[in-house]
Amino acid sequence: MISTRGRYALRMVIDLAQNQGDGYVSLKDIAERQDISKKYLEQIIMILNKSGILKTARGYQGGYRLSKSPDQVTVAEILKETENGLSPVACLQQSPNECPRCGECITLPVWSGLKDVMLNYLENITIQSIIDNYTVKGTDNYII
Amino acid sequence: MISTRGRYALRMVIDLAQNQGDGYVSLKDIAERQDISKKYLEQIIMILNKSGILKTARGYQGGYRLSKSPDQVTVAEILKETENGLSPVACLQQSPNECPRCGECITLPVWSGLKDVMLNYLENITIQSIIDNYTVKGTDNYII
DNA sequence: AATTATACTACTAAATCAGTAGACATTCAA
DNA sequence: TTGAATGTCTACTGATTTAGTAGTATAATT
Repeated sequence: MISTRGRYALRMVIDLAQNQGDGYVSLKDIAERQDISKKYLEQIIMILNKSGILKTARGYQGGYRLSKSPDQVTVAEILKETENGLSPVACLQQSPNECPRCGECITLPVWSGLKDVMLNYLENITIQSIIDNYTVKGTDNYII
Repeated sequence: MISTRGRYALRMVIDLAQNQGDGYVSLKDIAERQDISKKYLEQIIMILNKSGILKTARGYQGGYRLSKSPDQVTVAEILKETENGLSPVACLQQSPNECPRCGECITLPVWSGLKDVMLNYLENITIQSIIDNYTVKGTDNYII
């Protein structure tokens, strides 16, 4: 299950892409638009900030903007930072696998493959594609 | 992240497939072989039991066995029961989506698609395929 | 100096996780 | 018919995680 950390992080990055123009976007504005606690977003955006996908400016008219173009930012890189690498099991968070039983673990390939399909899917969704391809077809929403 | 509930459930079903022969396997034996608390496994196997993938026999020489052949049981059906439907976000647990904002939610297609790729992957892994040295294409993870 | 903003750390209530514990029900064998 | 072996079910609990809140410090602009 994706936590609010990851979900809010994605919404923030989309909000930045949609609103940054050629300036910086303040957390206050993001928090108001997205209706999420600004204090909570502070912590989440720090994670993104440390991973280098943002540029920041302090002080008056300061805020954040993406350091890359929205079509160069993938959902995978956002969620990997905020959701512990998106590993379905703990032993796949470290590489190499530190689990003493990993050599005999009959279920490991299941989890390893699951991680692969998840990452492969999310690496192919850019922020720009979310903004572009979003369609409303009744309740069946999907990316084309 | 897959919890111990789902992981232990999968290990129990594999253990059943490997040890049931033409009789029943007791939880005591599974717990000993898998080195997991029997009391905890009781609760987990109840979830599987209610979903109908097991047959049970009480009393002397009783225990559990699979109600289908191991090549007819998929990882998806085990994890759907034990991991809340494998929905990456809460609103995808109910169908139709009850979230008041789901019509305007720009991120919903991301999560919906993620659920699809996860389920599609897991629906194609049977218990038998795990036992038969299942390997994941395109990765270096495999059973030794 | 006042204002607008980010940066960082500490704290907390509520929920979830990973079990333990114990009472009860059923079946079979001796 | 009694006892051992098994499953069934509910309640409880310590530890951890989640989803925030709060406060202080720092930086840039007017």
